[in-house]
Amino acid sequence: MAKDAGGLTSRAEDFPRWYQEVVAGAEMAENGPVRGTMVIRPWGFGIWELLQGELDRRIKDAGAENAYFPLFIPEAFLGLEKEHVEGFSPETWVVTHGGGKPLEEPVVVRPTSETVVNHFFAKWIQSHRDLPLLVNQWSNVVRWEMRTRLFLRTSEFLWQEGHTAHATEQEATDYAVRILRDAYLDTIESVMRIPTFVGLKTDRERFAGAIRTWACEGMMGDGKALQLGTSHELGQNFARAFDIQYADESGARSYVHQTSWGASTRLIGGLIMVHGDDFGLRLPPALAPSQVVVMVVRADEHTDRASAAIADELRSAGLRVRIDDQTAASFGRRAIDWERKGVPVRIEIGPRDLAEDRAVVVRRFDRSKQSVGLSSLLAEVRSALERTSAVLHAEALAFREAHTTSVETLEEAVEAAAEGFAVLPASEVGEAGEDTLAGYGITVRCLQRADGSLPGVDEGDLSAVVGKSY
RNA sequence: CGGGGAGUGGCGCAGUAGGUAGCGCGCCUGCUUUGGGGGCAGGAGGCCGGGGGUUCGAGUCCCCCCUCCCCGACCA
Repeated sequence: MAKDAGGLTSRAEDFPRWYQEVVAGAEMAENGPVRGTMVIRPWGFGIWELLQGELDRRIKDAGAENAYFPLFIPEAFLGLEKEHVEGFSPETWVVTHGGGKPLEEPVVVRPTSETVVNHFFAKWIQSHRDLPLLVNQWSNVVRWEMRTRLFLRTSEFLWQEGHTAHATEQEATDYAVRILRDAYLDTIESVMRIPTFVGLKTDRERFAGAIRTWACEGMMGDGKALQLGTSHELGQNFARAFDIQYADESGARSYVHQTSWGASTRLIGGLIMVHGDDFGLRLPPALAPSQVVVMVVRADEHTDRASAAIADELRSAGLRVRIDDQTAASFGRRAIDWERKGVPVRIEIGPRDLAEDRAVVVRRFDRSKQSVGLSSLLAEVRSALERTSAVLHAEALAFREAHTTSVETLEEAVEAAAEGFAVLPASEVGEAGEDTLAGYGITVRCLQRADGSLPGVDEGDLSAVVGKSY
């Protein structure tokens, strides 16, 4: 029966349905009352807060400072950069009324903030001494979407968007790549434990208004790709549109070179689809709102006291611990609920264990159980958390490798992309090839060197990673 | 926007010769149980998406409208 695995549809049976059931069953999010909107519940938001903390620290390490720009943007701003407006006009929400009356000038709800940020950059940047200007904001953005899916695509979503201005194109390129690597790639690999392809986007996939887009791409559990973070070089496009000029040492005026980059709550969708299994979510310890749940099997004074003591010990060691003493609910029900939420380690404490000064440690990643002496509990939990982190990455990497095929021709790529990614010489694709692939629902996810590393600007002889995507 | 489907307790659904609205899960109370979705007993909760029509009588038949979901085109 399909419902054997903790009440969820199996991934193999119906992956999209499994995804929705995990999002709902783990109490992460649900649809808002307005089409395409999302309510992020405490468990989902707790994951986001941890992820946000990791990204924020790395962004600050890269020198950017946080700021905040308004939600409402004058409609006229959007039109100032030609490609940008063409790219975003179809997805904007426009406010036409306020205070019960039509607005004299309609206001756009930000789909992204390049325009309003650069309006201010023009004021703030006068001299080469004002550069580089490195600003990040955490915010919501709103876009019209045809079809929405919780976390993966919603009309309103949370993200961070960075905006920078530099004196030279080289500096801008370096910074865009630095963010991609040090903030995004590092967070996705070492915190989220998702194996990641990095590379350059083709012109077709480039951000509206950018000259180059760099991206992190992950493979989901169904073989499809998900873009996990992008970093754009805007060249001088917005600088010209918003007249952002600086005076160099000699007093000559030049337009700045810019970048913008973003990562969103979509990352949570990726987390689910990469690590989840038929029993629900599996969280990497770094992103688990509770890393350990101490389950009281049966309530009495012994188990209550013991579970509190264990929780204290683990907390003192810096772990996020939660006690589940809701013994009015059955044991099985509670075990399944925590499993679905993806808590990495469960400790079960009942009279049987306490009689021997032991506890049962359950690892979520393989659902293995082990009876452990109380004195070595902390060490066992730590080791289980480390194993979790290592295994999640290893399993995801093995899956991606098993579903990535090196091919030589477009025809072979189409065939291989039915199962996952195909990697082929970029020269075999080209713009015409991209059109062909698009006919099969396949896109070029990124261009990279043959060894998988990031290419340089205008570098030839690249490989194209292609596949179906979310 | 094109093609398909659905609106009935919180969730998932059943409900056609039109005749007083049901089931599972969840929820509340009590007892019992608790080592992988417990058991028994009692209980609460519905303008059947909206409006009009046919009829003695409409969840069910007719007309109009609204919303949502799935597949495709757009996208972090």
